[in-house]
Amino acid sequence: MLPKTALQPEKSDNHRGRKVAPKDEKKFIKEITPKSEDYSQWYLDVVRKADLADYTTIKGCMVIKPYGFGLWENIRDALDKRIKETGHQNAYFPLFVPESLLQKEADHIAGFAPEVAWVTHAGNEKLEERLAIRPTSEAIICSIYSKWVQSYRDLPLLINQWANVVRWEKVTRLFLRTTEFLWQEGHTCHRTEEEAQEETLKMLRVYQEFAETELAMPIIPGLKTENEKFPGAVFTYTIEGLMGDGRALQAGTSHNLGQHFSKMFDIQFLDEDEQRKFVWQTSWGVSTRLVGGVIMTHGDENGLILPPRIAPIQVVIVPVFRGDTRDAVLEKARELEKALKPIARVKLDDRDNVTPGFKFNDWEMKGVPVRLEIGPKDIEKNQCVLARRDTREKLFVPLEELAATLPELLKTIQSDMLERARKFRDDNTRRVADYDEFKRVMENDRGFILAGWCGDSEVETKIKEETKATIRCIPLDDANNPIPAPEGTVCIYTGKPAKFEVYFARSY
RNA sequence: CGGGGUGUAGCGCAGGUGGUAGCGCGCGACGUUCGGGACGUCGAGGCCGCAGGUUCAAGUCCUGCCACCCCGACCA
Repeated sequence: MLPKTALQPEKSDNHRGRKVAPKDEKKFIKEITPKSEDYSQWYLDVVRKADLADYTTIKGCMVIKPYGFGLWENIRDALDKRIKETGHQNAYFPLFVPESLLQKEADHIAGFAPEVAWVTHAGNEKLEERLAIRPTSEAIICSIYSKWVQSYRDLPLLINQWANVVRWEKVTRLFLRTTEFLWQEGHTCHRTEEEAQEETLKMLRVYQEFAETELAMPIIPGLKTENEKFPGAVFTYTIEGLMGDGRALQAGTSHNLGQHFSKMFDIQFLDEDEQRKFVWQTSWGVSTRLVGGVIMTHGDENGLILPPRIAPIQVVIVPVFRGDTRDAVLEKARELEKALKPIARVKLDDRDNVTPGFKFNDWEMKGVPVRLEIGPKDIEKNQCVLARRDTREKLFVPLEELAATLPELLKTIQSDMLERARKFRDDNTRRVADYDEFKRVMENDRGFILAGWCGDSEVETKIKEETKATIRCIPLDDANNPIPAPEGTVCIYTGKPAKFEVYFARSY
């Protein structure tokens, strides 16, 4: 709670020139559209006000600005560490995919054809064969793997790449769906079907742990239905998050590719039993879409709220001074910055041309987890003010305790954010009595609906047509098996015995 | 691919019946300020999306393009 002391900002506005019209005051607040009024606009406002990205002259292509890229770098590094810890190595494959390669796997090309960008010319010369700009790299990577894999001793082949890909989407949204986006894609080859399945699930769980630990984004891991799976996969697993407007976000996918690609691209090895066999493969990826997920999982009316573990700036120091106290306060602030540097990503905002109040708002919009205020009165008392972004609480901390308090506070914020998001997710996960209620919920509250499903793809399509809700996933048990529907559960649509209880939601 | 919207200063916008461009914010200088979006003075900043046309004269009227944004059907 906010302690009542003399240090609290005065409520009077006598220092604010009386020429400020009420209209202008409102405008400041209006810079971020309230979530309740227009969630989509809120999201765009936050991206802009938090300085994460900007539009360009190319449709659907954004600039990721330094602050947004810093966020992505932290996300990337946290995941990259996990990818390496699980035995994978990074490599880099070409941006271009010859048409003949892309076409080898029929489902694959069918799935991506409408959104592939093609290179047809080099200078003024028409190319013999047009080149796709990778929408994903299965084709190009598999064509190379066929050279690399000779023996069972070459397996498993565990490779990841960080790259950009292009998908010419009709509708784009900053971070969530852009024409070009950044991602990582893991591509592995295995000796046995079991091993590939194990890898698929291992990476699914890596994604889940990563999203929950680093992004404070609670996840429902599960299996995709036939309708929703990756073009060319045998199974697709997903991590699904729930956004602030009750829509689900597919935050990452892990595919068991079986032998679909190895057969088409001729990735064979000589096994110990001297038989030539096709490898079993997986692929898995997450993208800059995660940035959008973080915004929509945690943001509030004042803007972005970043989980400390991935925040580019964890602590911003805002010095508060007048002309006569300026030097003393700034000196103390610099001292604090130096002292805190080893324990947190800290930034001193020593801008001279804006007021502390402006800085407070500015950094709140940008979602910095902790603001440290230091002014003459604090220095007198040898203390500072710590303000939490997530709860907007203020704490008074003696300076000698700061080095101990701060890391704890960051941890607390991180775990509170996860818990808050989990509660929101749980509060917005419903069971419904019948299909009418299903429709009502999807129309109004949205969120996840956990409901019985008979397993028929046609039924899934019908539900989608009627409610815009899709099956986000079939949940898994601890052994990663799809959980069969409890005895007596019926399909929400047909009333037939349900095969599974599945998560429905409208999605991004 | 449909539906809608918008292109005028960095951003947000205004510019009835045509007459050579303005407001707010922001930006720069100086001064006063500074514990929740400070104020004053001065100042910089425009091929009015592009191309045609009508006209003595087009930001404004006409035609045709182009681009981007938003909302829907398809996808990470």
